Amino acid sequence: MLAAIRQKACGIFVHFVLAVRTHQSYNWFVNETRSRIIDAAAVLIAERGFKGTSIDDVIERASLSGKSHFYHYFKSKDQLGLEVLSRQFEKFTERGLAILREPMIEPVERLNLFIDSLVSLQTERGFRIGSPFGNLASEMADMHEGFRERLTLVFERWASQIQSLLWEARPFLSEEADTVRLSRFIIATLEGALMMSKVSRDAEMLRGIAADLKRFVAMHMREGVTI
Amino acid sequence: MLAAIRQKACGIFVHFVLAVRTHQSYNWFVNETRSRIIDAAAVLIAERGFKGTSIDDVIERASLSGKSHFYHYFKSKDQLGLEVLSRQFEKFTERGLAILREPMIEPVERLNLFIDSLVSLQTERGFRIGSPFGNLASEMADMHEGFRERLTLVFERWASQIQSLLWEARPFLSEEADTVRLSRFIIATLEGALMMSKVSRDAEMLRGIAADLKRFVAMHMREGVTI
DNA sequence: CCAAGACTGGACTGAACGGTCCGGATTGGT
DNA sequence: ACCAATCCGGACCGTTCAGTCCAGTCTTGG
Repeated sequence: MLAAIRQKACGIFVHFVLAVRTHQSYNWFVNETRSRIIDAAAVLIAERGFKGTSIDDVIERASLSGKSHFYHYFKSKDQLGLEVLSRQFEKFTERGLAILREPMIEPVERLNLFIDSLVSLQTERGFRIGSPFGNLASEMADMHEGFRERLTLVFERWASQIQSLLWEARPFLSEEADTVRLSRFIIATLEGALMMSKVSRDAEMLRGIAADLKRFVAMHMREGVTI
Repeated sequence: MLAAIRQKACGIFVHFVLAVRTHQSYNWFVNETRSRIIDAAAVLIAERGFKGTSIDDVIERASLSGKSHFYHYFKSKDQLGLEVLSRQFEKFTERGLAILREPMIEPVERLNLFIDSLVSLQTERGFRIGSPFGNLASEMADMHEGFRERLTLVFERWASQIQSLLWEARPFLSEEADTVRLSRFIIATLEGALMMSKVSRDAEMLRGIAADLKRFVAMHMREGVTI
């Protein structure tokens, strides 16, 4: 049992918890196991798609003992998929979109940095995977209403993050600039670019589209304003 | 047998052929059966994805008798998928991209019409499916080298069609306009927009992105030139 | 210390899938 | 008329998959 716990948790953290927990709930690490499953599944789904990932694959990668171990935490593969999607977007909001909220940088400059960060990430990954959301959307949107709804939320929230950035930048933007439309355009272009870079594996193409996208945003600047 | 042929072919066409073929090859309609399989598979793959389409589904939709009937024409599911992709792109080149080559219309106007035609098509389809190429790309590019290669070709050819249109339009375009980059940008945005409209099923969003894309193209026009 | 609930192990099920095999029908060439 | 090639029908195979079942172990609250 001790060995099992040691396997589940890792490093110094477990020693600390073992020392502290005396009258804690026995299953304080339930959530830790759940997260491990979700993380494992997230990687596999990103690499192979939802249909291409089997429960057994997830079990192996998360070092679970068997089916019942998995089905103790999730009632179905669909539920897992949905939770992976939610978790993926939480992370993306916390980490990926963080730069959009950085208060010390000019809003439009932040947007450019964000675009660049996606380009770098995709380049580092060797142009594989692309966008987890875009992949899941292509694969599942028409098939599974639950995924479609959650993906709608994902794209809406992402768009609203960009909208508030653009709203913040409105002193620099021209009157006619439509922030809602612009935010959607940016996301569509980024998703498309990621998808195409996955196919061509061409760094130049991705950089070119990103550069043009930045120019498109710049086109909405008020006359005379430059960044 | 006659009934079987009548089933395979249709309408007046078969009567014509039956009248004409006397010393023709007995299997002149082999290719007709092949096409029927490819067409059936194309529909199913567009609706459900490649992994989501089983050989049995294809057999049913193409009214084949059984597995061996199918495997007589295709040696594997992968081969079928690849041929579906090629055929799909042929059709797209002939029909979908035809407007890009229309000689009687101004080049940039043609591009706008092309963008609009994709928007209408997707709207008519109830925002399902999206782009067959984008879907296949998301699903298969990382998994299957054959699909990736063929998809690279698809996007390259599509881009080169737009490039030649832009080349034709160069008297109206500014000096700095980079036709290669611009063509890729257009495709990426369109693919992203189609994917997102599949998720949100929002006509307004799709139209907005299309309108912005046209404005982006217009932004490359020479000073003083309007369409 | 015991009962209730949380958790684990592993065998099992039934369906779906891609693909094979082989016997038989149809037909063109000779 | 007969052979070979093409085409068709359907049973069959091995594998994979999501999901179930149950017997067992561990932990905590009472």
